[in-house]
Amino acid sequence: MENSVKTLVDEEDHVASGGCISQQFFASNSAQPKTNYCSQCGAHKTALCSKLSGEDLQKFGEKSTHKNFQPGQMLFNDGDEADCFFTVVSGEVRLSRMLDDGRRQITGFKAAGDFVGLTSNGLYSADAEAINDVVVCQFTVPVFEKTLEDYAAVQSRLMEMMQKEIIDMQNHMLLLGRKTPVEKIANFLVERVQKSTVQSEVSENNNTAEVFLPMSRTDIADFLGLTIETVSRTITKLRKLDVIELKSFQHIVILDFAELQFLADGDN
Amino acid sequence: MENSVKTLVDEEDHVASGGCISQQFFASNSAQPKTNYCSQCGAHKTALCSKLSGEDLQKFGEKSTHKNFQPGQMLFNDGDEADCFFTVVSGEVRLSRMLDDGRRQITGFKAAGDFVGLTSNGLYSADAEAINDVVVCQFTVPVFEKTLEDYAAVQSRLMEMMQKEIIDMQNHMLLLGRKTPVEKIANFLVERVQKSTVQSEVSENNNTAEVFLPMSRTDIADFLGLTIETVSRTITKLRKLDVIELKSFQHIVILDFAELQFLADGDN
DNA sequence: CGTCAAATTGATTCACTTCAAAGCACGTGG
DNA sequence: CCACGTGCTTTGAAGTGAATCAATTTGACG
Repeated sequence: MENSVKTLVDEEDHVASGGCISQQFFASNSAQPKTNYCSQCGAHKTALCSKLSGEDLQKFGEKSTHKNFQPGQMLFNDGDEADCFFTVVSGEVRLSRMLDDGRRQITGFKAAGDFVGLTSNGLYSADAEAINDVVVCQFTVPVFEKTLEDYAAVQSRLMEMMQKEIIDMQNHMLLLGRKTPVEKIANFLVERVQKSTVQSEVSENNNTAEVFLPMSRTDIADFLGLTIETVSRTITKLRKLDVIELKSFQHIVILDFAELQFLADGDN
Repeated sequence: MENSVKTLVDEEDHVASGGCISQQFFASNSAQPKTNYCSQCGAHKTALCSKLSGEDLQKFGEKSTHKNFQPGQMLFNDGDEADCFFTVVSGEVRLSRMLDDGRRQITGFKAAGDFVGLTSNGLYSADAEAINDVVVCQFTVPVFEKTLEDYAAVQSRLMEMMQKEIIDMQNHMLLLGRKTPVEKIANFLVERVQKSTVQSEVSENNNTAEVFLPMSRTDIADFLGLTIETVSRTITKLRKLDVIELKSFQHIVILDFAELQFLADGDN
């Protein structure tokens, strides 16, 4: 409510074609067809636009603008009139719903390629807040709606993404409703490893991996339906079991990935 | 796993046009244009096909078949190869995910008009089981996919429905992760009232309503992330607060809807 | 080196679970 | 018509694990 101040302030917009990838590429390849801007974007592989290429991708990209958010800055607030839809290009965003007394549930962490901005009757249905430095590729609502009609491939991709999101949420509901703290934390870490070969170095062979957690313990607690204390104690428990090791608060080494998966629960 | 025996057994199919609405209508209106079959269907108002009418609706309906399920019968099992997508016409279906040791989380109850059958890589992503006598309107996967391409209105409606589902699930995650038993049960009852003017008689004015619960206490527990005992005790608590009254196990009278909404939690 | 926020650890409480028994509705058969 | 069994719900008693409250440690930064 009160931190809505930070939302949608300044942050001059840039056309997507410009900000999407490193400027060096632009400079050293000025003769390249424009279609390469978006195709080189870190989010493209999994984003809305992943089914587009060539001229289509270029035209689609031109309808969007880039925008930066600082850690803690709101992309939008629950209940705000929706003016834009977003694709996360880099950084990570937390989506959450709050109760009046401040209890919070984080419903998801959104990273590169993820779509953010679902609405109900034109209003955003959750708070969206940057965890670290975030770059988004955004479309205004009217442009986006028009665009969906024109690009069947985008609409079909959006549907795929929503379908995956629903299934992920079903899994998370199982976690929230039925899993123990150890299972929750293990599950969380396993998901972080599986999601990102980006920030976490995986070496499946020798059964180890590294995870970087951009979010705070409070965020993890609010995501898993626990308190910070329980998150902390559970991490300690996993540490004492030699399943993980803490390089720092945010940097976790997984010493026994198989065991972690087992703890996360046979099923999955 | 083991009760997959019951899945997709016999149950001869009928063309949608026939089973969709009461036969009396068909009989007494044989001169009516065929487009009315589906338009009179109890599920049509909110279903996939809600944006279709006239000839389009008729043609769309002809691609589907009807099927009946008995209480406890599986529509499909988690992990099954998906051959059909469903719209619930009548009755109610529970969707759930299970852990190996039997812990279960019901992720949603699906009633008339609701779409069922989300898949991941062509496999169903949950168990779907009839709670009472259920009639569904089903499309085979290939037919459905072809149809989506032909009917933009259906695709757009499906997207709306998925969007609503995601938002509902966000709310449910807040409930699972952060609400107390009383809040959970109150929330559940409020939702049941709001969802169905069908089975529950609402009289907003004098602040009372009636709800019929087709599912068992175990189902409610598995939906809300509680034990049956806690569900039962909490219902008793609400009874002693004179917020509700039990006509029978499945038939609840809400004596003070405003208070129930308050207990479900200020926000919402 | 001191400050401050965040994370961890410790001690205690209590709400929900677990285990156990009783109540209730419904159907079957004598 | 009533005795009896079955399945589901409710109620009771006891145990426990996560929340709460409180203190300490850690790490980042000026």
